[in-house]
Amino acid sequence: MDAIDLSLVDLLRGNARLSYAELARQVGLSAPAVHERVGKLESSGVVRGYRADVEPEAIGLGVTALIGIVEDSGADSDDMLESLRVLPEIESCYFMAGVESFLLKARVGTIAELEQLIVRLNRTPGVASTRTAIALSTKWENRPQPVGPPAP
Amino acid sequence: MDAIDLSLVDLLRGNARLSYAELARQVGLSAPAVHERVGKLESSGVVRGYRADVEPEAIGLGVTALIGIVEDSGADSDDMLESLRVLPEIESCYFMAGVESFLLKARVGTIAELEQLIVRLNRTPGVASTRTAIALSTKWENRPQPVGPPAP
DNA sequence: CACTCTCCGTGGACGCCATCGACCTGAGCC
DNA sequence: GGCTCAGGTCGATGGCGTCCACGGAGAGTG
Repeated sequence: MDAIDLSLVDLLRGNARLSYAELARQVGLSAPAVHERVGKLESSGVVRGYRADVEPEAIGLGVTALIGIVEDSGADSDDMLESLRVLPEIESCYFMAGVESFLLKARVGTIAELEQLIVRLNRTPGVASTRTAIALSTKWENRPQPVGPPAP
Repeated sequence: MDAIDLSLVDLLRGNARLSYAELARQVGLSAPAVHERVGKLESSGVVRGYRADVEPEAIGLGVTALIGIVEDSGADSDDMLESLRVLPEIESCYFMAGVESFLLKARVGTIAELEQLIVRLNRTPGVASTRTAIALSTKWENRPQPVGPPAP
């Protein structure tokens, strides 16, 4: 993981469809060298994949909500995680410090679907309570921040 | 935006580096047809870009936090948004229903940097108070969910 | 110091891919 | 019917991805 790898990662975070030839020009190496480096970044797990960034409304997912989950005392977090993972509406899942063990970001088409999701969550074994906050609008999301060398 | 466009979007959300030839095979069209459709999806804003999905720890961003912001009464939300947009650590920004007008997802390298960020936020004009929750671990994030209209 | 091992990059080759232009076809409309 | 337009296929061509053999720098060792 040297400076060249960092710029490759940075370039690909900005535009994942750049050709190897273009990446090579940007970092001053040959295309095969870049190909090999990117391959290693992928197989070492630094680069987990490449995703199109899609306007959610355009694919019928206009409602975004953040849901905090309080666990039952004595519940098994791993079991609960498996129950959560099955729900496709949950786009992100963080294990948090604080009263609410999990914080979910969910995306659904309608408020009715959100209601159904919340009901399902409250029925999930191990869930003591939920707290839902609705995002009225997304100002921006998953903005890539420029990489820097590790802070001193 | 027909069924073929939806599958293209779906395929690209799963792997943004698929070639047009491969996309064409998957949806049963020719490569130029797919090329034109994807171009239209991009210029109409349905597809906003393509991003490499990178392990944050690998680029020195090991600390994730969610920060709620309560606005001063009478503050101008637009002005505040501009102040927030300048801070590169803020990866996502949602305008919320509830007491906390904004919910930020921030990513920094160390707790010390998080502290600095919070201080800066509290000094920002229009910010009455902040509430920070730290993510101990990310179970998953930005998982693409299959597109809306039930397919065959 | 020379020897060699390894890592990492370069250059060349070859087939596939992106992309452009020309042409085709069906739907909607005078 | 005949026009027009959107959106597709086909064919050509230059560039790209990817495989392979080769070479040079640096570390460790006699």
